[in-house]
Amino acid sequence: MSDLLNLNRLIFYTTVVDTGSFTLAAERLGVAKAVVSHQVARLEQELGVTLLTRTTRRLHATDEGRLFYGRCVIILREAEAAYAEMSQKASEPSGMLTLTASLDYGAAVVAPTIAAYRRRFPQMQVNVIFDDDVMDLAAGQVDLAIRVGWLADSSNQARRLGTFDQYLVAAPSLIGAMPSMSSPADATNLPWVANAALRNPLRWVFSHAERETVTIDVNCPVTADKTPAAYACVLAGVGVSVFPDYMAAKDIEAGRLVRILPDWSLPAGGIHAVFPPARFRPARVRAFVDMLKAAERRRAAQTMAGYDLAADAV
Amino acid sequence: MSDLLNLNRLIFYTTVVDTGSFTLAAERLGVAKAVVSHQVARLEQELGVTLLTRTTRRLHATDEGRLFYGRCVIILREAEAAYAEMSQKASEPSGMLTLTASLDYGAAVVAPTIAAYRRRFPQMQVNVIFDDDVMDLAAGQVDLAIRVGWLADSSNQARRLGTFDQYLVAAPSLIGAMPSMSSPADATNLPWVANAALRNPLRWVFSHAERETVTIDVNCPVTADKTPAAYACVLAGVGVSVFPDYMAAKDIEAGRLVRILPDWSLPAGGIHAVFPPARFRPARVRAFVDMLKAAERRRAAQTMAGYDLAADAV
DNA sequence: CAGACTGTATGATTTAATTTGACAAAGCAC
DNA sequence: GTGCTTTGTCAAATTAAATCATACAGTCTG
Repeated sequence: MSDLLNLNRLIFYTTVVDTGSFTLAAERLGVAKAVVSHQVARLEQELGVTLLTRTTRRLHATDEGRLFYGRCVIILREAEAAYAEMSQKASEPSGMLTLTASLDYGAAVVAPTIAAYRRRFPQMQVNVIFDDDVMDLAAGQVDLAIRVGWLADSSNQARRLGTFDQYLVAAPSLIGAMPSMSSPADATNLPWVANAALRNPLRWVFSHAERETVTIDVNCPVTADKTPAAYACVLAGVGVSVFPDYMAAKDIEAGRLVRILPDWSLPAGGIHAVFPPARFRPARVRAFVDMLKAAERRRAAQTMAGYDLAADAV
Repeated sequence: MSDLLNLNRLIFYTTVVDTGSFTLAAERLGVAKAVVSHQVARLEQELGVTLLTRTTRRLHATDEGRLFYGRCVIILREAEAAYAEMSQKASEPSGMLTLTASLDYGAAVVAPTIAAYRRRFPQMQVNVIFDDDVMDLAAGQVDLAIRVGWLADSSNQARRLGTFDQYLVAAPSLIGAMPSMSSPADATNLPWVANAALRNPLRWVFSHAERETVTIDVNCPVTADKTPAAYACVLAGVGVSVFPDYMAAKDIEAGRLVRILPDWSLPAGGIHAVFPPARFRPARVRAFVDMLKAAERRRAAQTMAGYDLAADAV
């Protein structure tokens, strides 16, 4: 492409024609008038055409100048429209939001947030992929991934939305048939349901008051390949297992599940929004993440309240 | 100005999208790839929008990027067309050529040149004003003025097309009734026809072989207010007077006029093309002036030949 | 004809663009 | 996995450009 194409000069030229004066043009553009004079002169030089005949007192556009002015106006209008459109897209959500989230967290928190997002921005389309697979964010097919647990790939930008605790739970029917528990070691021989979606479903590290730590390796008569499947097994009284609070909270509150060893805690995980590498985040993403973070904060508060003060639960 | 609108960056961005690579874009644009990277980054910053998601290996335009690209292509196409149109106008005549010339020289030389010009450039319109008045070139209403004689206003640009000599002539019928002339002093009492269009029609400075100079003041029984009128009087045998060679040459050759004191010369004048103050001359003007200069050269050669070698005249 | 104003020219100065060379990440061959 | 190449980016240095601050010549107004 030819280097003889400095489009910025068009702005100077059209302003001169618009105002009918180099001095006024300089004022409107906020520069010294010598700049305007110089820029227009350079433009004429680049074009090889005289656009304006100037006396010190009066300006006349030549035939060519008038013709060129007409084209400049069109070009600049287009350019301004393009810029304005981009700026608008930068400031308010538009188009389609594509995100991915794990199945369990997605069902519990993301789905309700999508509903709220759609109420807030009715023009937005949302494409959500509930899948535990890690997608390639860099391919640009996804605006946002919600990842739960422990981040591996640090090349992408991420924002922490919150944390979650893990609970060892069982159905009440099973609890009755179990000996009472006082230490994690007692849990080793319970009928565990292994969640194959986890990296290490057979080893659990319990800690107590942030001082004492006990690691147990469990035996599992039952294995489920996905978290919801394992969850369903536990609900049905098949055995015990560990689940994030966002999954178990409601059922614990409702009495359908009971926490085992409530004084002992399992490792907490992070809830993150992970973004593809990009300099600026689209407004549609920013808005969604903000809403998700708010939902997460609300959920955390509610879980606490519902657990510590179960009697006060509304 | 520092309005957030640097149109040059659009070129970088579209080239990246076109080639699908920063490196290829840099090659095509003939700059270092760091430049392309930087310019696109600045553009994104100015827009507040991510246009491209880049892995080191693969590029993807975002939704916004694709949209913006579409608009850029339109803008740049328009701009290139505008530049191309101007360049074309700079190189080949178009539109209307407006010029002014004095009546006598216009009739003798300019009119034939206009005919040739129109044959050469049939698409051109020509608006010629035969008038001895000096027009305001700076007003931009005239592309070109042909001025004969001695330039006063030096603020305009001018180009010398040629020179003309002045001849003291009379009709043959009058010559017979006149005493023979050997010195300008002898001409003082001839029946002069004053040409009121001249600045000083009563005083003439004759010179001989570029050494001797004789100034005479003449008395004029007849005065004509315009050059063609005076010429008609002389042709009719009313008296003697001084005319430019381009007027008299044909009639001298044809024997309708005779030079008096052919060994003495009168001040020569210049034939000039005068232009309005402009940086670049339109192609239509350049073409016309070139043709006029050629015509003038031809005329000068012919006059010389016709005069020095009258017998050889074709 | 003075006086204010216009567009331009000039040299100093600041800003932006560009180059250069190096680097981390990503894909590919093995 | 380990080398090897390529790609986009970064940072400091260099170069080009834009800009400013003046001064000046021409010209219209009153």
